[in-house]
Amino acid sequence: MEKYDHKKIEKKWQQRWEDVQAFRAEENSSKEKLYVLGMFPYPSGAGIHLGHAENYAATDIYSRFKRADRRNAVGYNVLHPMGWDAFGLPAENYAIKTGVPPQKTTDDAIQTFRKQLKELGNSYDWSREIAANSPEYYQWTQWFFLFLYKNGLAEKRLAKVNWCPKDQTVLANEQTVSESGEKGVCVRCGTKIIQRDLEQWFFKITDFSDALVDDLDQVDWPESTKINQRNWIGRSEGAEIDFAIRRGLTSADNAEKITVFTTRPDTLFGATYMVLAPEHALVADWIAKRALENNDEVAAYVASVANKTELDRQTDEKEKTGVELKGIKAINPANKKEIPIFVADYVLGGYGTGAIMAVPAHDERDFAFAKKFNLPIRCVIKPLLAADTEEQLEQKRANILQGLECYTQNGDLINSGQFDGLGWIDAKQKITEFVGGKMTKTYKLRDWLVSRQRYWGAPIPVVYDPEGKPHPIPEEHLPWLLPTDVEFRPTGTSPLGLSKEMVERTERIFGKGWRPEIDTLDTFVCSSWYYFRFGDPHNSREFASKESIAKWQPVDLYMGGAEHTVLHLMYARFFTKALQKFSYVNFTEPFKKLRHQGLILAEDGSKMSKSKGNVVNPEDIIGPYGADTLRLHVMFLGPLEAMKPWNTKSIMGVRRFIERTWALSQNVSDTPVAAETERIVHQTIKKVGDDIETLKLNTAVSALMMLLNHFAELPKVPRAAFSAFIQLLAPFAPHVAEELWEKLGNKGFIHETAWPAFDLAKLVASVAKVAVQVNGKVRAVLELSTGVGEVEALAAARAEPVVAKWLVEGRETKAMYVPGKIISFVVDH
RNA sequence: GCCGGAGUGGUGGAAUGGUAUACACGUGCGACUCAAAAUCGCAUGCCGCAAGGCUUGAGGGUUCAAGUCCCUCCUCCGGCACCA
Repeated sequence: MEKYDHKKIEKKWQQRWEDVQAFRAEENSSKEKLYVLGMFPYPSGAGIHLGHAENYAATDIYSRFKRADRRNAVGYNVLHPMGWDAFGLPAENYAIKTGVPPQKTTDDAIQTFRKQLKELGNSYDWSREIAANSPEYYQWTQWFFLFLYKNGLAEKRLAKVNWCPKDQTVLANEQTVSESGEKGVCVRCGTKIIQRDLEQWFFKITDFSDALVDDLDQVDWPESTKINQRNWIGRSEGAEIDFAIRRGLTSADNAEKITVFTTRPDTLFGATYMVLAPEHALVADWIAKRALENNDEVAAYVASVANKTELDRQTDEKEKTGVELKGIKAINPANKKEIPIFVADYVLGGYGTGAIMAVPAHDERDFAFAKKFNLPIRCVIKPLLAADTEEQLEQKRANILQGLECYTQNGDLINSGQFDGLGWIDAKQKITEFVGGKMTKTYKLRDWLVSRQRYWGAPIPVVYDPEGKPHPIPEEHLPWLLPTDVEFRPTGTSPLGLSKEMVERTERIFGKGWRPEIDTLDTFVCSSWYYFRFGDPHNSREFASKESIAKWQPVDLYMGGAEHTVLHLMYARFFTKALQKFSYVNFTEPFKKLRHQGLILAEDGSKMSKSKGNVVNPEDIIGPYGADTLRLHVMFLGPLEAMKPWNTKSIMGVRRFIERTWALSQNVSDTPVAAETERIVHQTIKKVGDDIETLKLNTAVSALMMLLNHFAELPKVPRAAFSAFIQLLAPFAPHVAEELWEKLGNKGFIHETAWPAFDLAKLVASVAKVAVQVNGKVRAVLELSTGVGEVEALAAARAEPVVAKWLVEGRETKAMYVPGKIISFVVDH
């Protein structure tokens, strides 16, 4: 028999699979549907990296296993597609640098990706390939925009953007950090960036805040990912409370009030001042009416904050800044005391009501502000403390009561009038009622800004009439094509603004003086609905037919990296919920089961990066070792979800495993299967199946290795046992498995065979090794027949000299036998 | 600061509360070879000649039995971070 030649074998089977389109999902099938999806990649010029190989090998192993799995009696009709998240910045930046159009760069990259993924032997249904940059696809991305617009879920409003005054361009947040790590500057020219207000399109994801939190309970996702989603939405429950305003000595305007949001209404009696966000509408209003004693000072402060980017505001000095609004006071509704009002940038305009009641005794930020501005600090919660000594405890308590320390825990109320002594849970509600406030919820989640002043994206399907009023483009004009007569270099306007063709097209269709929207859609919009398209990729009338949705959705297993997925998953869930609300789909979560593959690090444990020159590419491995070896090795490195270092040396381990399999196939004969071999085969069938189901792919590989090690000890390898082994190996190393399957004389593809069944009765050996413990220490290992009862087992153990040595007559206090596992004696000395 | 996750041989890692260190890498010795590579065989947690003792980040607890469950602490990694 010839040597194992991975190049020849892999090429041969990849060609055969291609010839018969082996992995097409069945259109009419009595099998149970199963939709397995890896997050579609951005096709970068560098080709696939190990993270892709890991992600897609895992979904491929799972898909191949499920196609063979018959435990549900009817089998599985598996949909396992691949496509390209092909719009985005890198291709555009490359165009700016070199002048090569993004279309060209992207098409080339897609060619490379497709070729490389085929070389991995992944079993995709290539007839369903999609690319987000193709008009056939983005026409439906644009349709989604119109769908949301029609239903009041998309709207245009002013928003702040990062602006580079030198390059005259808008910058994404991640483009505001220089290569040396300096923040708040343009990544290209290093110029300090400023904030500019532009009219931008938003999707109203916040309409679904509650569902986005609550429905997480329905899905099988990693708990940490669910927590990240919940944190991002940031739902918190609290109270809205009105504070009356008093201006100067006149009472004419006392009707004015400010509503604050607080999660701690129980501390209302401790609210000694109030703070408004610089963006708060009343601040601008008062300045405009010159209602304050220090209008100019306040206006200057507000202006200084407005120039700051969000980044500045977060990372600047954590030193508190602010200005008192002189001539105006608020009334604490609990104790009717007059308190000062400040404007300060530590209060955010977009959260809660943009106004807070400051309780310096029980909030660290308010405490810091109060210290700086010398404001009263009034303790209203009795501190519950722990400290090493009684002295320290007393000192701490005294500090808190005197306002020298901040106490942020809960406790019973003090200094709160008739509420003194009340527990904090009761107090929240009672005080809120007392002042006529209402319990409410607020969220950190903001509406999704989808406008990008960029070229390489789906054009926003909107035109403006001569008065400048936006109109959605009627569906019959979709796809609203991305023009090609543009300039890639930044010119101070969105690139589409330079297209003559687009203006002509707009005027031709809509009339003289009409203008196109020149921004494009955030690429996250493309990826928010692509999983629907795979069910019906060539539909020219709908984004996906009702039948295809009923047939394939939702995704049964979704796999992708844990980084950068907070947003993608959130947006995809939002799209699905919007579709459900308007009866396009009848489910609420797009991905039933989600798993992440862990990052593969360089050998020294650092991150792989081009600049460090420590990147290992899948290509480098497939060449010398083959795709089968790469697939096995990536899975064998460690738990799928764990971050793990790459190891080029140990790759020889799995390569040897394949070579030994190859060699042992020559030793196969029609000898009967010995009981021990049969048992090990059945155990391995169960173990590998269970492990693939739960995606513990590393231990599945080691189970296969153990079975092979057993075969190597036999004089002849029984054909039936070896065949089963090859079938178990097939999802992991599909090429060599097909080749050996054929060499064993079988007709047809191994991937079309049914997964071997195991017999529960054959899993257990008739003789079990049982450890004998005396006082918790193993003193001997006995071979006991599995039918043996406790009395016999204990007698056998006592008869063993090494055990007897440790037993003391009359001192035994306990003796037990856990069948097939352990005998335990306790001896009292 | 807050929220997650993880600490097991020289290395990657394995272990439904039941023989810790499976599987693999590496290393050592041996076989084959003129020689080397490849391959095959044996050994390989630590201390000890042995009997035996010790060992899953540290310390305590529950249990006949703890890497696994509970408490306290340390370290590392990831995410969020002025969110009232």
